[in-house]
Amino acid sequence: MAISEAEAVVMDVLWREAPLSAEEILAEVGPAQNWQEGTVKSLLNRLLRKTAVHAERDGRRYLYTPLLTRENYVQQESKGLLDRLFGGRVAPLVAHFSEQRKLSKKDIAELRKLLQELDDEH
Amino acid sequence: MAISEAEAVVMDVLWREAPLSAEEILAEVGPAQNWQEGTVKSLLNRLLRKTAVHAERDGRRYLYTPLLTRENYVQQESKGLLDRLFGGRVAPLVAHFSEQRKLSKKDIAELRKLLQELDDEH
DNA sequence: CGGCATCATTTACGCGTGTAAACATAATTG
DNA sequence: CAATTATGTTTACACGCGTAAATGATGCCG
Repeated sequence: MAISEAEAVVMDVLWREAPLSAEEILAEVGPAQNWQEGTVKSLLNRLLRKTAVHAERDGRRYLYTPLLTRENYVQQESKGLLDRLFGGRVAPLVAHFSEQRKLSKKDIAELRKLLQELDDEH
Repeated sequence: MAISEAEAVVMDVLWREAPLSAEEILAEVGPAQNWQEGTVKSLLNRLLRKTAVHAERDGRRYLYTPLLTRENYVQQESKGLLDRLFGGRVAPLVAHFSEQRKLSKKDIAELRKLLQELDDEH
């Protein structure tokens, strides 16, 4: 089953640093999210059930480690969107943003560089 | 409120052709989706409540027209994903797909052309 | 050892979703 | 006009999600 948005917030913390205890995760995420301890625990348990994280006892508490990688998650999410909206391909998405004038200078520069590099690797 | 995935399937039909009656929408979407009439009716009613479509009486039935445009919807969805996963910018998404070797020849060719055109418009 | 503190696990609850049955209403036809 | 048909509207229900309270278990301290 797919992991939800709130769950992804927890994963984000773990992707930055792991293993972490529930308390440490709360400390990272509580201020921005205004979550209580129980909320984080619930999310962690759902992530456990989905085998997106692994828990390992550390004395009285658990330390959580991601099993699902960020690359994997990003890939799933992005592919889902591309499939639903752009026939599964990247270029049409970029074209869409281009038409909406939503490409920044920086985007354009980076895209140029990227294509250049693709060239270079012969 | 955002429109859901099942609702988007109905919208998709209406974006291709409108106005359409519930029955016509069902005919378009039923085979692929295995939906009953009631399902489509419910989705249409939720879309009405969300003011994503407009209904206009046509004798005994209604004809439905999209109010939300496809461009708008695509924009919202795409921006959502970019914001959540790529710091709101397009280039990092393309970079991600590039790293995962998920850019097709066609994608690359189209991206080239796109950048070329951006150049040309001075 | 028994009670408090510390974690984790379970249960809860309102809300949206996917899916559809039940019900209402209005037109059609015998 | 009454029964049937065609539509639309309301209600339902299980499930995941966001959020958290209630409960359970475990180790520490006096």
